[in-house]
Order: sequence, then C-alpha cells, then structure tokens
Amino acid sequence: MRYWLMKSEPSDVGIDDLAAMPGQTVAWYGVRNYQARNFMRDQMRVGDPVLFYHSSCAEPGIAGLAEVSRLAYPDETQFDPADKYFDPKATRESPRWLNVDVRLVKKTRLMGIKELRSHPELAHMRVLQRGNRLSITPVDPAEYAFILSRL
DNA sequence: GCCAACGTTGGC
DNA sequence: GCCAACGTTGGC
Repeated sequence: MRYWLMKSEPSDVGIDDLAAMPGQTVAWYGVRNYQARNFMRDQMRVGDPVLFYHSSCAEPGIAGLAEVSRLAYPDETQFDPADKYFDPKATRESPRWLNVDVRLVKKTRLMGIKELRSHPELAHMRVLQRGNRLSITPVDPAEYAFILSRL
C-alpha cells in the first residue's frame, strides 16, 4: 500500500465540496502532467490513503483524509470541447489522460503549510520542496503516520 | 499581483 | 535532439 498527497484548489473542489458529493467521492479529473498521471495509472490502488491538500488559496494545507476508491480510468473532461481540460489530441480510442476516484475518509482540522514546514520530520516531503508543482506526490509511511498523529 | 521554478512546445 | 521561449503553478 502506498500513501499519497493530492492537491486540489478549494475554489474548484475543496474538502467541503468532497463531503457533499454523492458517495463523498470525486473523479480526480484535470491532471495534465505525465508524472502525476503515471502515479495514478501505475501505482495507485484502491484503498491507498490520501492526504487531501488545499492549494492556491488563502490557507494552503492538509484539510482531510481520503482514499483511492477506483483504479485509474479515462478522464472524461479530455473529450469535451467545452471543458477547460479539453485535449484535442485525445480520443476515446486512445485516451491520453486518466483519473482515479477519491473518497472522503474524514475532514480534519487544517494543518497549514507553515505548520508542516515547522516539523523536521516532514522536511523531505515533496510538497514542501521549493519549486514543487507536482499535484500528486507519494508520501512516506513514516511521514503519513506522523501527520496522522498530529491531526 | 509578483516571481521563482519547472514542464512543454516548437524551430532549427 | 537541443534549447530558448513560453505558459502554468502556487506560495507569498
């Protein structure tokens, strides 16, 4: 089992939006980065724990716990010309982008980026590295356990 | 709104 | 296949 951190902009889908979804589940659409896509395609399995992270907002940080609830399958938004994530090079016969489904486990207090940075135990987390832009990153089991114990 | 970082694009 | 230009990300 692997552990993950997945970034979402609360103006798009925040933790409260996730809680309001049918089945408290959302398709993780819109990933347009090959490395992040490959994590979903090659490594994510149903039941993998996920740290749900709010980014590009007033209070960036971990907002809840979630889990992978469906293996990667084609991202519908790539096929829709009206969608901002439309990709003219993608076809149904050979889709370019995939997404998993993510289900809420529980909303937590917000563990802000400042607090995350304050713990030496978390210093190597990818999401805290300068210049990091990857929206899906693996998390060490030890880091995950540490965060869980502080939530 | 600024700007550093970095992935992608496209001309050669 | 190189690499400069460009666009996007995301914290501040």
